[in-house]
Amino acid sequence: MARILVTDDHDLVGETLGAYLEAEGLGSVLIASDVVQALAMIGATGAFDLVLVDYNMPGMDGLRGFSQIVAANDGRPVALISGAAGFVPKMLGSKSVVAAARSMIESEIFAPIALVRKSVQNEAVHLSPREQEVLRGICAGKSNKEIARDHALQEVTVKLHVKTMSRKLGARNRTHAAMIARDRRLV
Amino acid sequence: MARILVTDDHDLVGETLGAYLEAEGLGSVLIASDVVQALAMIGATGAFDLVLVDYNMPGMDGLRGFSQIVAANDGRPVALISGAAGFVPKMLGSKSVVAAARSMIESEIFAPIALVRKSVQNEAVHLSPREQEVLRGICAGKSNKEIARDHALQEVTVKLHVKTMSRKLGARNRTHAAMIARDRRLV
DNA sequence: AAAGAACCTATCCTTTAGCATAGGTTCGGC
DNA sequence: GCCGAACCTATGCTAAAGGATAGGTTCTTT
Repeated sequence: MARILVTDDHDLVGETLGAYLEAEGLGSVLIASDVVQALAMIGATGAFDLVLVDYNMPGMDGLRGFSQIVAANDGRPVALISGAAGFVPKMLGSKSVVAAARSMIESEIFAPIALVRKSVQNEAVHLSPREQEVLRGICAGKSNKEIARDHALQEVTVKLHVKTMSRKLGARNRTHAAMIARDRRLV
Repeated sequence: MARILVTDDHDLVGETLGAYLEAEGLGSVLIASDVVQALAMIGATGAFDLVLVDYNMPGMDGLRGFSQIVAANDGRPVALISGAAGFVPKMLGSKSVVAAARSMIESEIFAPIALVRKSVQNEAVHLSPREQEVLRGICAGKSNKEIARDHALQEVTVKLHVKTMSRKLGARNRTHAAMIARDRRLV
């Protein structure tokens, strides 16, 4: 039974990912919420078979915190979990996280570098083609009028798509929608 | 003299990064613009001492293209270059890229996982504390009125900061500014 | 045939954003 | 003391965004 340490300051993400990995039978998962805590846990219980580290976490200080964890884990694999809000890119499904984790645990000579994206939460949210077009325009900083012109639509139509799309994303306005789209890599 | 392969579909980024690494005396740099070309170059000239791969590149297909390159490079280090638009986070300056590349080339047992961010272009753009506060509010999808309330300001004042800050970033409106900020990791 | 999804447009309205101009303060460096 | 940077506010305006309501088409699935 492999011992896995997940470090993430966002409780929901860490717990969901941890539960997911356990459900897949990879091993027992512990969760740390910052670099200091992670180092303490490694020191207390010895090296883990795999440590997943959130890049955007308190104490990381660029790659410094990561390096400390690598050093502390005594040669066993340490992987970065990158990706701000943690949503699934279409092609990189949840299974690849498990596959990557498994391969890193099993192989003594694990991949030299691996990027694992957070693959937690929703992933639902179906946007129609038009909504995606409009969303791309918004992300480019365009006005509704410009988006309408670009796609041969009326401005009111664009407004409609903006509204419905923002609703689907749970965004309170176009700027918020753009940020959510960027986080979830919907664009 | 180490042989380095940089793969990036964005010519400017690849060439700038390549020139930078050469200037730092790390070795001779070749540039590929997609996965197929990278594999061809590895096949033609043998494994490189270091391969830097852009995650957002044609042919990557998630981690598949990356894995192919790892396999082709015969055990020598392959690093992912991540980060969409490629700007320097404050603490993670250009030198860390060089340091990371150097350590990966020199050490036989290189770091199991490394994340190198594109560290090309501008990095200038000084935002005052207030402008940064406002920018954070915008990125959270807040209205000027809300931002004003949060910081005990008048709405007009917030508007002023939005305008000047957007000018500095070269953004055409708040949404654009938010996206630029996210890309450059200014928030 | 009916239902649903995705699409487009119109009218009317309120709120928000954005821009310009014009003033003011405070603080630190030269 | 002067200057510049960063800060704050006021007035006044136009443009844009956002929302509600009400209609319509096309196409596919059941």
